[in-house]
Amino acid sequence: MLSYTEENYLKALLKLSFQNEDKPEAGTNEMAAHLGVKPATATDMLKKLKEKELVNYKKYGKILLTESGKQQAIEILRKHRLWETFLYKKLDFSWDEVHEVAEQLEHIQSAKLVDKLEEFLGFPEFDPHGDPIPKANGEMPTLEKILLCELREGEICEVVAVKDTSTVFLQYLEKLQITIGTPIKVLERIDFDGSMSIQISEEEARNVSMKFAESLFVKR
Amino acid sequence: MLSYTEENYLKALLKLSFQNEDKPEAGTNEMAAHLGVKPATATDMLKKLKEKELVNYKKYGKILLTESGKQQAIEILRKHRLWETFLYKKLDFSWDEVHEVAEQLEHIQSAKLVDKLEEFLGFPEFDPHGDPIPKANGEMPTLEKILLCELREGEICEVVAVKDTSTVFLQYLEKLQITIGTPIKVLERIDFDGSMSIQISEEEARNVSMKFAESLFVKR
DNA sequence: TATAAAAGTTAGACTTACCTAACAAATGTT
DNA sequence: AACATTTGTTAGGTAAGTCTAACTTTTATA
Repeated sequence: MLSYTEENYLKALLKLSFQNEDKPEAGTNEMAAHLGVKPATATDMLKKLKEKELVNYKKYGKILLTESGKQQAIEILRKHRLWETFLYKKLDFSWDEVHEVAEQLEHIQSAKLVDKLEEFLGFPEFDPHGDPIPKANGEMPTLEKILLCELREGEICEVVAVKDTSTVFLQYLEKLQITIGTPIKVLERIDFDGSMSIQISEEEARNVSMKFAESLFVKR
Repeated sequence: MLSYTEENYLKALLKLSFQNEDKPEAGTNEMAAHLGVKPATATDMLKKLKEKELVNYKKYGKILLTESGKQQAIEILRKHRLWETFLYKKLDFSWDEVHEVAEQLEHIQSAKLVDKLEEFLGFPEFDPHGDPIPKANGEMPTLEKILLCELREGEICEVVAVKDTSTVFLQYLEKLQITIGTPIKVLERIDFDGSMSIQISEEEARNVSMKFAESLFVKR
């Protein structure tokens, strides 16, 4: 059985492997920063996780989850995203409030609980941020998605996920009344600064920055 | 903010105060036994809780929750019982499975979560074992209840709570198809050993021990 | 009431997860 | 290729919560 802390390290490693698309390894400093601890602390824990054969790790080398470590990390991610869905769908939590509480709930140990929760929620495939919820067997539903900034003028799309899950961004989206499923039309692209003018649902035109357009996943 | 462990000590103290009806204080050994730690460990923690003014405690003296300690303990109990209700009502957990998971869930920190959960469950007053769920303000719904063994021959009653929440007892009740709300008629009392013959719902007569009759709360 | 038993405390040690400070290895830059 | 910077490790220390073993106080009983 893993401790709360060990679980957090595994999850961080999995997240970093998603983030650094092509190279699934992470560095000690990167890990530490992600978890809010000092690099020395991360080194200690990595040695421990190596002992338990959850990570492949050598002094000064790259850090990589083992198959077993990856499975456990996916299970934690599964719990996290199912709980986020529960909070959002059943308890009326807002987009930006779910994460913090799910961070705690994901550590509850009970296989039955996870499976029953999934059933209760109707086997959702994506969480409130549009991220895929791993199935009990570890498979992840996939979804064709592109960044809003990749669209050409005149194209129409639908919001499917957020790339940035920070509170400020999520609250901004809420203010703009953008949620998963919202239709968006690209009216104009400004080459100068990468910003664009878009139409959200049936609302009037609105300008959004390049940073914004790079943070929202959509499908055509 | 209290640690997971501190919360468990407060909860144990509250539970013991309910158990020892007339005298709401507890002893160090009693505490330790209840929490599955050694008395020395309990002593250490009690000193710490005293520092935080959550318990009144003097060397070799009786242990008592302060007003503040009691409030916090009640809040934990509230969470525990709401989660038990959630597991039982929404996720189809059985009577005897809810406790273990609720032990973990009760430590999740989020005022919003508790209140939303309560609302989601329809403001239940009693948990799956028939125990009262404290309200947000700390008030506990009360319920007139007596032990099955207090009834006279011929009397009719309805199950409202269990006194013993051990797995063996709860599973026995399940086997007998007894749950909260089940009607019971006392057919005969055997003075010799305190056992009694009862009719459960519309089923045929059945003998139950004195121990059994002392573990079930009913109302006339 | 003297003494044995029970209840409770103290001291010292262990583990986990964290830290700081000093050091070592790897990488990047001229 | 030499050196500076970045990255990562080691050593030694802290706090929380636990333990055992030895001790003290309270209580029960002969």
